[in-house]
Amino acid sequence: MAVSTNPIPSVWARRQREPDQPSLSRDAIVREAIVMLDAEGTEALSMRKLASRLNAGATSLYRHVATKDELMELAVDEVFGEIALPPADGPDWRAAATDAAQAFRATVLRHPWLSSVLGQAGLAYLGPNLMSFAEQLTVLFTAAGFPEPVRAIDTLLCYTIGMGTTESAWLTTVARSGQTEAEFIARLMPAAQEAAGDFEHLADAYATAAGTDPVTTRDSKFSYGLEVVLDGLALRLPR
Amino acid sequence: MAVSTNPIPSVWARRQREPDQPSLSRDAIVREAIVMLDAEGTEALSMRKLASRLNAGATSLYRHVATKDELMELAVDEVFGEIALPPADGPDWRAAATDAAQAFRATVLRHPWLSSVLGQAGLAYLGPNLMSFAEQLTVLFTAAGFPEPVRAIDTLLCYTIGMGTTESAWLTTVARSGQTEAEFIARLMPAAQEAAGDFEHLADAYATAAGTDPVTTRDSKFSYGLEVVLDGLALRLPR
DNA sequence: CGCTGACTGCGAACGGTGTACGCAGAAGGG
DNA sequence: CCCTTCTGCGTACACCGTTCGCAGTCAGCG
Repeated sequence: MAVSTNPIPSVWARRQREPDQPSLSRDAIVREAIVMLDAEGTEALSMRKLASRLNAGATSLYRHVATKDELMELAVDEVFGEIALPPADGPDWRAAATDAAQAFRATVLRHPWLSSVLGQAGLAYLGPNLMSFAEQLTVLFTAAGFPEPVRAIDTLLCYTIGMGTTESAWLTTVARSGQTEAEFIARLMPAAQEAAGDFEHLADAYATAAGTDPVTTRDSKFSYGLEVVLDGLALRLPR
Repeated sequence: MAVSTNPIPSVWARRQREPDQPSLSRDAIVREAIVMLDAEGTEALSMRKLASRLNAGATSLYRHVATKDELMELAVDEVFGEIALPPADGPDWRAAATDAAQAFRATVLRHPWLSSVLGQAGLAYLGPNLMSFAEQLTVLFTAAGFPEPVRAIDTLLCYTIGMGTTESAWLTTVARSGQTEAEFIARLMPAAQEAAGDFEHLADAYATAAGTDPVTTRDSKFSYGLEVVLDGLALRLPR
């Protein structure tokens, strides 16, 4: 019964490419992969599912992409291209740095799989968008007068990556539960309170955090830490 | 030939437990999993390989652990128990915070898989060691006089997690190459320089970073950022 | 026009994965 | 002694990433 999918390989069943179906291409593959990652996360992306979304056979993808890891690398760089950085020549380095960090965070939250991929493969990616991102930041911090711009950038980025990782891991967990963030928190609270157990300070912290709106809480948490880092960096400027 | 492993199920082939082989237990499973993760990383850990290391059948593990994800959760909490935190009642909050961050970083670097797992599952872990870790930090920052100890802790932890993630992703990549860190950098430089391409500032940055010892460079990079964060936090203390 | 060589798509297959299921022997308590 | 509960595990299923070799398509060239 191996012929069941294409019963009689006759002349009439010839493949006739739809002209608007622009055939497979590396770009199309990467774009569709990102859509799938955004919608269902890292684990849901398989070469077979991706291919069938593109009306292609699973192994056809390998004509355009060497390996799944390489595909991920391409997806990461593509997404880095989305980060809208402020112009680097403005007078106010601090506002620009704030914008850059917020733009980075926004992108990470828009693609929650990003941080987990970064956590596995990190910096050995040398994609053009990532390089351009790094360059623009270097220009910004150099122009601001930092004696060690690379260190300053690393500090800012590590804070942002850490917060982004933590946040998107949380949001992924929430999403998997199928509930809203507030519902999920409400459900988790009893367990958390119990786990906090004898830890008084921790239990207090949970209790005070219980009532607030989760989204604005996360936003303001990020902004608080960002100000802390920028304050610390400002002390390193000469004069 | 399905009987070849145990030809005749007779009385004489009875399983006779070695008394020093203390049978399967959740703790033993988690410990061995951590050993495997440390040695070969997340991808190399499979239930079958883990079981065979414990002289057990693959599916026997499921009597003690509901799922592979749960096993990871347990491994994460176990490793959090290793973090040696300073006493929280010392007079110098800043020294204590530095010690805590360094201890955290040391643990992350000792178990490079940790940050990538945290990046996938984050905080919904409520294990006892993780709770105790959080409690101790809360005590420390409360005693130091911070009006919002939780925010201060989050800032510090996010910086440390971000740096730890970045570092261990890098080290994992290096390890996979089978080379020393210095060798790997030497090999990567041409590609990096080429990828830097027209980006002048970036190329400069690479060039100046080329000659230094990678380990001390990473250590001092972490310390620099840590001081930045602590400076920023210190400004939030009353008085 | 016809040939040729490169390129693209793909079905089948391989060796792995996590885990559900149900059987078999061990252990402990009445 | 029997009966229940617990523990280990062989088998099986659905899925995964990837290799291989075949079959069409098409551009370039004589």
